[in-house]
Amino acid sequence: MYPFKEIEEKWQNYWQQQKMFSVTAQPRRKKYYLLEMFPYPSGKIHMGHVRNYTIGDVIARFKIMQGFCVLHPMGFDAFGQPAENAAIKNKTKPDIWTYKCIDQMRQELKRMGFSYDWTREISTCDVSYYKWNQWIFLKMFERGLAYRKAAEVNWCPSCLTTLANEEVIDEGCWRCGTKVEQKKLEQWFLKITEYKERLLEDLTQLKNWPQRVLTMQTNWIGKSEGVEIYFRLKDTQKTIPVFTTRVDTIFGATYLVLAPQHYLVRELIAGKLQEKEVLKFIEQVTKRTKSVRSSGEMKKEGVFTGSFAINPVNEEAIPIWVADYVLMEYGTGAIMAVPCHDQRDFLFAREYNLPMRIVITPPNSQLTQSPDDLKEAYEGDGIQINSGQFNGLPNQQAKIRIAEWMENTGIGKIKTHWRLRDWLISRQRYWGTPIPIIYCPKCGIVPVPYEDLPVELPKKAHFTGEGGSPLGKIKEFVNVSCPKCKAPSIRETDTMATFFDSSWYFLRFCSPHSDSAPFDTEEVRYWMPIDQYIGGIEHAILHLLYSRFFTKFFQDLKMLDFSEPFQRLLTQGMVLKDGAVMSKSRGNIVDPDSIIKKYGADTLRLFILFAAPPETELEWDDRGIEGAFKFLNRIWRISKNLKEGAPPELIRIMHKTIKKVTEDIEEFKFNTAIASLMEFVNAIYQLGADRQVFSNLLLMLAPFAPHLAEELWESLGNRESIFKSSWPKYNPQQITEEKVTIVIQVNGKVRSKIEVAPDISEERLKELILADEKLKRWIQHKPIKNLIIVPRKLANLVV
RNA sequence: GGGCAAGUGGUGGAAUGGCAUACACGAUGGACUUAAAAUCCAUUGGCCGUAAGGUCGUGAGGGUUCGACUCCCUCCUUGCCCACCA
Repeated sequence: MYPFKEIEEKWQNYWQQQKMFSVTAQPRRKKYYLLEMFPYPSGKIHMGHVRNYTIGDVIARFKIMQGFCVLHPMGFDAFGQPAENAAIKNKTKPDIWTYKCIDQMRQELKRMGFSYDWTREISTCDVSYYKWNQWIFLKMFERGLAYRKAAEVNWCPSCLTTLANEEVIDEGCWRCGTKVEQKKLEQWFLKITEYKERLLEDLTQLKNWPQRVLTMQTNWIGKSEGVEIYFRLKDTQKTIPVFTTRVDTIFGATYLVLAPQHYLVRELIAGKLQEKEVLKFIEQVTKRTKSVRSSGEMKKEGVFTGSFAINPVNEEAIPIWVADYVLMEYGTGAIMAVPCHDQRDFLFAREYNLPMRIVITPPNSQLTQSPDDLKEAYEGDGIQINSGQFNGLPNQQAKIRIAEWMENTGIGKIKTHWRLRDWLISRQRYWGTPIPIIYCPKCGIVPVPYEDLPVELPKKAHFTGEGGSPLGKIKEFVNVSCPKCKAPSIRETDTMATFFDSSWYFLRFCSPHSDSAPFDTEEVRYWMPIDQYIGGIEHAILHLLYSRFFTKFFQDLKMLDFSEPFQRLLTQGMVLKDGAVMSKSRGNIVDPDSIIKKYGADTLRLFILFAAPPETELEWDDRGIEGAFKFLNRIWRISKNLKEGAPPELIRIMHKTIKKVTEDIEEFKFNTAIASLMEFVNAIYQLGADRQVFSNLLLMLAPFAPHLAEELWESLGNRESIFKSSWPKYNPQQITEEKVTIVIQVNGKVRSKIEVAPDISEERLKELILADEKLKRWIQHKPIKNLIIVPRKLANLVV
């Protein structure tokens, strides 16, 4: 067993003392900015971190050996709820708890031997960092991109505090179990919707992002083109606007549905028979928390308002309902229901016995004319029926014609709707960046002047979990004089969502100590954009979208001259155990630290790369790790047993391996790169290696198992770190084959193989095939219909 | 409900139109050892066969092709993300 513990400590200290991975911009050299999503400092790293950061480390070390000037930084996304909750539980302070966790986590990362430039470490909870959050907020405020608006929060009436969605358990408060209510609060929003077109269009630039992330972002932004139709309220001049993407189904609209919060509802029911019932229904619905309302098997519920609307295309009076499946936040908060051609409307109509009408039939099979026979809504394309002057048209054509007709007659208007909402950043919490705003009774909302930044988090807060944000209870913090008129004023006590912090940290890494700006323009010009970003798929939407938004904002401020921060994106798969994601509640966690103690970091790194390709899920197997450990031990033993001169056969294998490993790493196929290293080691074992062959093995091993590679490199007499050497190159002449094996098939089945010169003529090959003894029994007496030859590979005889 | 992945030996996986199961784990047998561990060697998809060999086989069914794990269609299963988006 090789002494991994001593070796790993030795080289980790060496790298640190030599500042091996500290870099400065060197404009004449090619740069490579590699970034992995920084962790929340929970104190312990988990296998997901190990996988993410090992993948990054292999690429970083590989690029270093290829001669790139590599920026590979690490930091901590350190604000957030867990610190505050820990403070409540353990009677400590969020900052003390967080910094302790950071120290622990940094140690664990160092024990993995990652090649970070630790001189660039940042923590988002440092004043020197969050000061710039405030600066950015003020810039956004100046441009009208930060604004205040009322929004609902989860509210615990017992603790008198707001709760995050994940703190609401079964509709109750996680601390006291009291039923959670919805409460409206004035909060801060960022106008990300102003960037919606650019956020959508620029996705086409991201050629090296996984397709599924691009799709998810596209869906999230959710551009949909349709028509806003104006339904007149019966017996009045009032209109109800309704948005639809299926204007072709307008003749099948048999009722309208309003969201419970719709502004017209109360007016509609005033003095009607249904008033009481509707009000009761609305009360019921609004009490429900958002998480319940959107939780899946929700039954669609609704009530009739007693009012009717006029369908503008056929003057039909149709009933108006209120139902919980229509959302105030999307479209106009009202829909036209077409039960025959929308499954949700179909279910609702069946439930409440509402009328239905088929207006589109599938082109070939005649859809039954009676809606009673329908088992589900028909949402596909077809021919218009029951649609007045549009009968007989294919529905896609009708869509355009009806829309134009509506525009001309003023019945409706062609409109584009977006799913993307503005971004709510206010949190009624302590452990976050204070929003730099002051409320003056005379001047109103007043931004904190730039020269007064930072607004520091006061140290003396108390953490009880009750009575709202701890900041609000600190008089010295809250009571200030207005920066404009000096009148006694109140400070904003909300802090920013932590996604704000992580939306620009990658820029900060370029000049982490800059105290005159969030980042230094010259440094950013050299390092950005990020060449490779690596992280979990769970951040496919929000974090990446917000970072893209910030980048575009900085571009508008002329602080950046590009619009997309991440050129390439790699989303690594989850680490599973027994077929399920590792989690505390499942009790299937494998602690990386215990593996390091038993086998060392090199083994852990090697196994996690070998067990699966980076993008797929990885099933953890305690036995598999033994294999990686054995492999490293094998190399250790070989190093003690080198020979003079290596057989030419081994030299050829070496060149082939260099080619394969280089190509595989470039395509992030680490598992097969390691497999070919194993094959190479097996060949060395059999044939016996000399120093030159073994040196090349070490060079290729170095990104994967850097400690062992360094140690053995030194034992060969090298004075400098292996990472000062360049990546080995293969000699193309050494990998050309003298002979190639041609597989011969008869009717697609392998029947024989022959060895021939690579440049053999087709005619000569044909002669050889027809002369082949083994083939005789398969082609006897049968006429040869065809012979397909794939050069250097295969021949297929069709008989 | 929508979107996106994935489905291959006992297990993790390899092969992206051309020899299915590379590499590794596990298992079995053997060598070394007083013994064990470690190490080394051999075997290891199913079925038929003493063997040579044959035959079936990549979730299921169909299609394209000289040839399909790979491409197309339908379905099933699992995972992930999002979710009443009109």
